[in-house]
Amino acid sequence: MGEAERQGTVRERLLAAAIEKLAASGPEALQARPLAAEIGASTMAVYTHFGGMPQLLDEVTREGFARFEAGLARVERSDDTIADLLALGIAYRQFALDNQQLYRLMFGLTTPGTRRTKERDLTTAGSPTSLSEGISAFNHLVGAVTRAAESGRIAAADPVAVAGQIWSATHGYVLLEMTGVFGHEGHGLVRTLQPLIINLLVGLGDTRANIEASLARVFATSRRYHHISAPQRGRPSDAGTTATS
Amino acid sequence: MGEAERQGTVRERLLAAAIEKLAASGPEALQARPLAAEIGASTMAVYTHFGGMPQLLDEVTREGFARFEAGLARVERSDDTIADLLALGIAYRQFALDNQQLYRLMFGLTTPGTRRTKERDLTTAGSPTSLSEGISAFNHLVGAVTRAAESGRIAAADPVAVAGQIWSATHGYVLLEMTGVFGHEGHGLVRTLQPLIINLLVGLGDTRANIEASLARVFATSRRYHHISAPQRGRPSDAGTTATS
DNA sequence: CTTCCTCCTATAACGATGTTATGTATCGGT
DNA sequence: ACCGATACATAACATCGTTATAGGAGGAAG
Repeated sequence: MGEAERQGTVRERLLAAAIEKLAASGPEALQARPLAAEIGASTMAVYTHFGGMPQLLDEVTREGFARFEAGLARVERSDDTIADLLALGIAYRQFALDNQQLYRLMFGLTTPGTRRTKERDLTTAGSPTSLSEGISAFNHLVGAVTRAAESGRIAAADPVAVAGQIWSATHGYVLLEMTGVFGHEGHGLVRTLQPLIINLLVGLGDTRANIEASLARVFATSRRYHHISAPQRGRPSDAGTTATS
Repeated sequence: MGEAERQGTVRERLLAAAIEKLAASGPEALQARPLAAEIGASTMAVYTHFGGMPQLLDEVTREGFARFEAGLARVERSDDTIADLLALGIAYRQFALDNQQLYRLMFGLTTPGTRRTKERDLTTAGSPTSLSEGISAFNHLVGAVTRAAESGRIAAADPVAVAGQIWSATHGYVLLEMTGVFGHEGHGLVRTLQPLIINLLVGLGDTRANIEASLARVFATSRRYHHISAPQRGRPSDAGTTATS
């Protein structure tokens, strides 16, 4: 393959090659020798610049959270706080699906080759809350929740806790969608994630009509997501066509 | 260490040793040579009985889903359908936290040593929906949702979709809790998972008062979870104090 | 009982991994 | 122009999954 990354320091080229190879061939492909060969260096480059494969992977994780944070920061805020929250969720899912392997690695879910590493602790590894980039990304969500609460749309006495709830829901959905649980089409989005967030927001105090209006506003303003079908007005949960009780 | 599992076929002892070692030392410890040595056999046993490490890991995954299904089947159903749903969620979390490494492996998230395997496809690997045991486990949730809908407590025109929503929320929370996002105490449960499910159920049509009554009923009837603090009445989401594990 | 066949097993080797040791070169500062 | 530090390539080591090969246990048929 073309040994790309002709510019930048050896360290930067190694990191770029690792991220590229991760997305292309999965975590198993993150190996010292092929990576070094790809940039035209020898294996030692991994050790002089990172200290070993585990540290290189930590840097990949850090870079992943930085890109994640950048992706979330790109969603502009409006005067509709719930629409902003929904847009944030869409951006979240978009990043995760566009960078599946990276997303998994970021949350410590994939354990690449390097097993020499001594007991990579599950809790304190390269976890989101232990990385400043991860905290920064989460704070986008906390901020959106805080603004939504201040606007009176939802009740969030503890914005961090509410943000954790939304994060849990989105994170879980995204991972299940990645494993193909909801089918490989876009069904899962309108059938599961969308009603999930809507129902959660209803439970937080907003009305269903207002939420759906905000959701429509998101699709209207940002044509970046026009490939996602618009929501349908109606009752509680979702796609079903039957009448209510 | 003590080469346990003196009874059973070589295949069964290998599988048992693998599950034990996984829980004790993480996925990196699932290696052919140490595993075979643990039961007093040679490395070849892995290949004559499984065909290779990937197939052995697939069997571990299958066994994990079988135990998961058994754990969910153990929750008895009452005439309070929402209480049954909540009990199911508690059992779900309990299994995940009691078998963290196994849980991660089950959902195809961990990629142990074996990288020789040719491109373990993310979507079609040992995923829940591709295993009959996994489908059976998920059906417990679908059934509980269906009964809750039939009882009129929630509106679920599409029980499978609603089950997918609840699954997403619980799955995401559990994984984030496992990585230590919500702190290493039990705070996350009452501060995040409990209000998350409550808010979701409110969005699905039930009233907050009824849900909290059902939750109290769960703690009352099943003393197996008495180490989890009871819910506090009140508004949407909030924090509270909890006990240990 | 003998013979043969089939499975299971142990030993040893092969390729490839992360890592380390060692010697060499290249660069920057004084 | 010298010197120290840093980066580099080569080669070796231990270990991994896997495979080839030969030996042995247990039953079925003669």
